[in-house]
Amino acid sequence: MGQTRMSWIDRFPGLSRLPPEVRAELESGGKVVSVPAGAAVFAPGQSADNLLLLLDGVVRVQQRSDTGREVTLYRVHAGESCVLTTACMLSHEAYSADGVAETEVSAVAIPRAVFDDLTGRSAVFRAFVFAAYSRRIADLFALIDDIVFQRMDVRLAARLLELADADGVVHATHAALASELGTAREVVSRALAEFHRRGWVAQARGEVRLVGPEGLRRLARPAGDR
Amino acid sequence: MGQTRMSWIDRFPGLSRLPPEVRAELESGGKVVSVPAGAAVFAPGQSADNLLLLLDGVVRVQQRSDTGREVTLYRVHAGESCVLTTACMLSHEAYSADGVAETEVSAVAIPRAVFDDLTGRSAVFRAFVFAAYSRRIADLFALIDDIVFQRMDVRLAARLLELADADGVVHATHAALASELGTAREVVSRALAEFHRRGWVAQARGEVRLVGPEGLRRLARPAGDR
DNA sequence: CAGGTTCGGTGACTTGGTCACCGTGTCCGA
DNA sequence: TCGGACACGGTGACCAAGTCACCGAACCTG
Repeated sequence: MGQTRMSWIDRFPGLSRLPPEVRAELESGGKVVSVPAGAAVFAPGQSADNLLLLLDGVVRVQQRSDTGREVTLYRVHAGESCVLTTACMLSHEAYSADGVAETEVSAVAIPRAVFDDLTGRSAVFRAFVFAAYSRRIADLFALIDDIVFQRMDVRLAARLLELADADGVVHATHAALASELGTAREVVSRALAEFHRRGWVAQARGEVRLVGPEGLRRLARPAGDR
Repeated sequence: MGQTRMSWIDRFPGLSRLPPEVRAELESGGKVVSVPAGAAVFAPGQSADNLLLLLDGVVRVQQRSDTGREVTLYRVHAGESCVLTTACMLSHEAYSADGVAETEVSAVAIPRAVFDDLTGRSAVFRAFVFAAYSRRIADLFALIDDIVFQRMDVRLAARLLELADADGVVHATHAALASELGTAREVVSRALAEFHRRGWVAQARGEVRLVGPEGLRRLARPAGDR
């Protein structure tokens, strides 16, 4: 403290304009925690007591059904927050989705009391929180739209493009891709077989290499998009 | 004003404990508006400038696709608020869903500035807002769960039970029911035909009469439910 | 390198969504 | 009060997606 070194706060653009005293409270009230890859960050039924601000890593938030199928609702990346959990946290409601660390994760945990106090004291913090909400909610709406109205092959193509690394390789099994999209493995296998037939992807155990991403892109944005 | 008559604020349980000065600000800052049945309360692309608190009537919030299909996301009833719009409102983002007044609606419109001020000043108001959020978000999660994992006949049965009036009659066309569930009219027609065959419903133009609601209820809650 | 496990492929079948089309009831204006 | 437009619902054919059962090959792991 008191030093000139960079605080974690500066990793969040929305928080950079916080007045000094609010900044100080946030810094002293928040605790940096770390979660190993694969661990559960939160689970259904368990009420969260902290707002998490991600410093590093990725958390996948998913919905699980009793039949074993899953859908990925959204991902929280570094510089973002798990806001949706906070609503439930503040109203003491249980959360129905669960969060999994996809990578090693480090985050700042802000206790309920500190969060509530800050939302009261700082307009900048409020703006930060509501902006985060609005982004997530827009995501959820887009997700519902996707699930209800889009064809699976279109959704798969889009997801492949998102998940590909710099070399154009997606490291995921067909089963994992299916759970991303909330569908069955067989459906993914069949769609990938079709993509392969068209020369868009090459397949290996546990990975999909995007060979012709243009084709995927064309499929992923059907009409005239932005 | 100044009278002892009941204020609209008392219709919202979460707001009854507001301190007097906050109450006054809310009362003077909010404006009672009224919307005829069938009118659009908000539409995609248009950014809302007010938080709406419903005094009377029902607003249906739905997602529309370019292919003409629709899904009902949730309904806002008297005593509830359109909170999800406020997030977008505060972060100046456009809304992608649209709201339709299903009945004649009267509501209190709270301008952005007043809303922001109140969330800063009153912990009770904050709790009210976040509780409303949390309920809506839980609804959205449940909706996604439903859409992805439930069979259409189960979803239709549940919806019929929800929409039935005191006499066990649902006043809606097959097309309207389809747009409720985000499916096609033909699918609803087929499911209703099957329900009819089983003696659960009787049909007339524009309405469905629930004759054997026990059957529908059994279908609607597959496993052991509360 | 033996044996279990994970991964992906396949065929048959059910459910859901799309398309095209048609009959009938309802309402509104001539 | 008649006629026509339109809203509503029914149907069959077809395609897309989800389910089920099963299999072989790749991959650990000891």
